Amino acid sequence: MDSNTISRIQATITKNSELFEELAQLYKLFGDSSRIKILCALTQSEMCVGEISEFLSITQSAVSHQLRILKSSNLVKSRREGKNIVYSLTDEHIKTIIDCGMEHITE
Amino acid sequence: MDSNTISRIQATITKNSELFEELAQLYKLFGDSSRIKILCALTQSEMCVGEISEFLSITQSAVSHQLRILKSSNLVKSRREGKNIVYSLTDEHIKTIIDCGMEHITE
DNA sequence: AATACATATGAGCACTTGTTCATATATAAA
DNA sequence: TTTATATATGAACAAGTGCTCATATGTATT
Repeated sequence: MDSNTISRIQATITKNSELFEELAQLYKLFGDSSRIKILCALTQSEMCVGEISEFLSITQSAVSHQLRILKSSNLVKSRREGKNIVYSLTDEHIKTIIDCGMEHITE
Repeated sequence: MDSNTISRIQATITKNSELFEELAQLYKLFGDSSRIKILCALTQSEMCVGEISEFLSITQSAVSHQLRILKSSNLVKSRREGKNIVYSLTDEHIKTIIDCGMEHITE
């Protein structure tokens, strides 16, 4: 194995270290079944907290906590609509990422 | 918001629950900066443990532990070559997944 | 066979994470 | 202005994670 090749790869990885931190941080968000179910549901339609908490078997509180995480990471956004707060994806990328992983699973 | 739509989405999510568990499990593997650096390096070239542990600032032991996780999840495979054990990706999908996330980050 | 080298493994530990429970906040309805 | 409904938030806790250290295993070299 070429030692120069390794050095070059090493340099690239080291140089972009924070980029990988950020990337890991992003994937961490998809690495929880509750969150990914939420995200996947939101690819289909916007939805309020109550609706989400209905079909995940976790409490409203847990959903709220997860949504806060997703929101502070800019994966979802929210708006008030009467008594409800409606959540939706910020970005089409999110569906792409889910599909990409799905393809690996179901290959 | 259409209540039937929600029911349909709910049914889909509930029905494919283990699929989402599996998907979350997959993304969890990408959700650690050491592991994603390893994976990214391996998209460039196969590599032995010592080489990997050189450019990550973690011990050989830590690398070995991570590689075991990646191997048992079928993301990497290994073969012996003299004194070394050479690791490589099992699958082109892995690069695709990394690129997909990278695109989101660097948009 | 003895030694050196490369990798794997187990135990232990600090740290993080996801949940629940109790409660606060905010809007709607009466 | 009370009361009901929807969501958010903080504290606490069990479970999981990634690392290090010490050591075991396995191969090459002498």
